[in-house]
Amino acid sequence: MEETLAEAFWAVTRRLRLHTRNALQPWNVSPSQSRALGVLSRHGEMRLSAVAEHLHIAPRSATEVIDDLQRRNLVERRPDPSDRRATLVALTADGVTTARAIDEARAAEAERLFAALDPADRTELARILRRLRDPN
Amino acid sequence: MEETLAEAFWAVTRRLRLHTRNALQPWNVSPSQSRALGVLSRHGEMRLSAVAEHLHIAPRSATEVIDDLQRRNLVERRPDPSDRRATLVALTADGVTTARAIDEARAAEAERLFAALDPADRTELARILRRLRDPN
DNA sequence: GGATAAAGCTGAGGTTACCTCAACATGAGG
DNA sequence: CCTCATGTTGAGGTAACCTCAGCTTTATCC
Repeated sequence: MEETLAEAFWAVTRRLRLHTRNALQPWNVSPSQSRALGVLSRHGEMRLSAVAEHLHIAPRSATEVIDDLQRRNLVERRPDPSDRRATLVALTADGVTTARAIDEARAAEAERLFAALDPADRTELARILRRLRDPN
Repeated sequence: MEETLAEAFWAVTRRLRLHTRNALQPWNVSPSQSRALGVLSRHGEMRLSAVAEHLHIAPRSATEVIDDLQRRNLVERRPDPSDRRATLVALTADGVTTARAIDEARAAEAERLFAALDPADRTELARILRRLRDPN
């Protein structure tokens, strides 16, 4: 019974991943890059180590993702004025519009998946997921 | 609203992945190896290419996973008597018991996650996931 | 007011789980 | 039988992570 629940979960996750990949294709931005863009878009300028925390990855790995985005002029680094060891990362103008566009595309793709549910089911699903996501 | 649904989904998926990783630890079997064991356990002996299909990976990649499992004496290869190009893959005795034990551990870990739901919610979730997993 | 420890980032180099492409053996159809 | 397709694998590549050591800068503690 639970095995079935977990399996069903993985199956849907897989579909969601494919939809997301689809949504990202036009910008050829990798999933991990898009996650970083999302974090910076939602929370604004922050330290590199903070990006790492948000993405649940090691600081060294965040350096790489940010390198890639910087190479594409989607983010920029500047020294943290309050601590000369740290560097702050923020979206560029290009980064802001790209992040927004990607967000919309992703939402549209997700909508295509969740369109199978009527409003009541969506509410139910949201409630159940909320219960599962926190260890209460 | 859908964005929130997708995000909640990813959050729960992440928890489920951590639980699964936890469950696999005692056997130090990688997730992809455990998936292969699961396929062979559920469907029995099959061609390498069939394993690849079940796992949604390229045949070449299945070769690698099976190599690893063979090195650990969990599976064995034998030539397909009906087609000498093909090789059949099956669990060894060790593989059978390991696959069973892993399956149980994973179910137990999943149970720990889904324990947050009462029976009615589980049924609801199962129904909704079923609706989402097929493109009907 | 140094000496010492800790924090923040990155270069170097590794790992995992995938991939493609080409080679090779075998099977199938005209 | 000759050509074409199929099944597996060697060689080599990539993405997204990782650890560890080194450098600079900040904080702490006699």
